[in-house]
Amino acid sequence: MRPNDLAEIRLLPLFSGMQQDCYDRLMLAAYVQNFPKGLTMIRQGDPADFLFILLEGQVELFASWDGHETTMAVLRPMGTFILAATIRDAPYLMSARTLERSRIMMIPSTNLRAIFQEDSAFAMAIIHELAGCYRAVVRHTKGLKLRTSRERIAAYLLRQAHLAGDLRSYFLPVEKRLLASYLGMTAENLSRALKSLEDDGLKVDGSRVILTDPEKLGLVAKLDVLIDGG
Amino acid sequence: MRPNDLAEIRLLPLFSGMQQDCYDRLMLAAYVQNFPKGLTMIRQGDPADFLFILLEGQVELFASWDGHETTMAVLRPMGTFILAATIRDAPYLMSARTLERSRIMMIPSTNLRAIFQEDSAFAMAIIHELAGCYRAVVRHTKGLKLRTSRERIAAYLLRQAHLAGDLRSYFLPVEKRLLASYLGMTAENLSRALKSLEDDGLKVDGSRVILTDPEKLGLVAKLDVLIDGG
DNA sequence: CCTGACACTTGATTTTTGTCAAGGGAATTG
DNA sequence: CAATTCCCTTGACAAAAATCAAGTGTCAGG
Repeated sequence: MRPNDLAEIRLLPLFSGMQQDCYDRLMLAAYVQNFPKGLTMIRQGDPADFLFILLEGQVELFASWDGHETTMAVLRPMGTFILAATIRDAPYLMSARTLERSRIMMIPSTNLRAIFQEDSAFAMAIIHELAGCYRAVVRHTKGLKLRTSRERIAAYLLRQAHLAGDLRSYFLPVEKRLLASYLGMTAENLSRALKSLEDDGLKVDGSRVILTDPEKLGLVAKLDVLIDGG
Repeated sequence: MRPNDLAEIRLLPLFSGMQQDCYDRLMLAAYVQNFPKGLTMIRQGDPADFLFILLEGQVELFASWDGHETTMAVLRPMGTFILAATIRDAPYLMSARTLERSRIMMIPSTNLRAIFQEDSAFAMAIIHELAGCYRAVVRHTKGLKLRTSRERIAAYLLRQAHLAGDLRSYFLPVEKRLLASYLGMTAENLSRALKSLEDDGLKVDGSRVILTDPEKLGLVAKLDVLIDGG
């Protein structure tokens, strides 16, 4: 573990309010590991032995059933994942793999569960974090059920533009096939829909996104804070 | 509030571990209300001023966007809803309406937030509950993204049969149009799919469901604990 | 530099799903 | 008891999306 890892992790909302000795004991049991690109480090159905914290790199959460796969989320540093399974001591509902070489901290679930019973500030932070995760999935599900493919794409691209600093041009943070899966469609469908959105103020060249007419695209997306976030 | 309400609520997982005085203070601020059938008591976007507990009746959680509506969940006693919004002091992501005459307890969010900071057993229970809610939405979303309409229907009906005590025949707990919305399809689509499932061991007559060949239906549904629950 | 793997696109086609319209039937209401 | 409302079903049609297949281009590795 690198010396300034501890300092950075300490600042995460999940840990920043903890008592020092609880934090120290939690970190004593933790360790950091490097994973190469494309490695599946969590398989759905496995017992949730660890809480994971992404320090560097990029991770995909995905789910499988009957030979099919779908992307549930893409994570970037710094953030935790699969907190809920850890807490309920239940099997993971999702698998996780690295999209690029990643540095990841692993905290044994037993230690986690023991320590949040002692440290009420930590417990509060977990409550807050879990409530946020819950709301994120609900928003995503609302989008899937209420919007068409084109609308989901338009909303996603406008949202990314906003996150990138309200730019009119930026690069896609993930591969298109992954984006398609995340948005609940096939890669072919995404490809065609992107083309059809050229009539609505969008231009995509490779992974470069250009909002030629953000307002017009907005009429397609109909952004909503209760789906797309604040 | 009825005298034995308090006793019953006390037994809910969320409250059973609480210190008595915290519980008392929480309940002092709470009140019970009767709602007629079909009344929307929560609108998405409104501030989350209350935690709701369904004592009697039936409640639908639904979401709207651009003139469309979709059913997110159907609740039965005894259970809480919209805990996450309450905790984050954020707007409701979903609306709620009664499907039948219902008796509902309302606990002011401010009291809730104050008291779970004092009572660590209550905090633990909230963590557990939230983690469970999170996993429930994830499972539902997995079903929506990975299964076809027919598969979702088959899985739902087998699951209900199991919940009803592994019966080969039972009555649908909700109207078909609601079920269709919950499963992410139109009522027409559900109607046709049910008919097509007659070749796969299912018979539906009005709201009566008959599993003529559960094993065959199981081949369509391909039940999975990581989607359908245990 | 060649090669293979892989991401992406495109076309053709099928399947699935949604939409619109109409009608039956059960339950509720006046 | 009649009238109405609402749920459900069905048919015809349109739209959306998935599938299959082929071809292009990029990139990493030999």
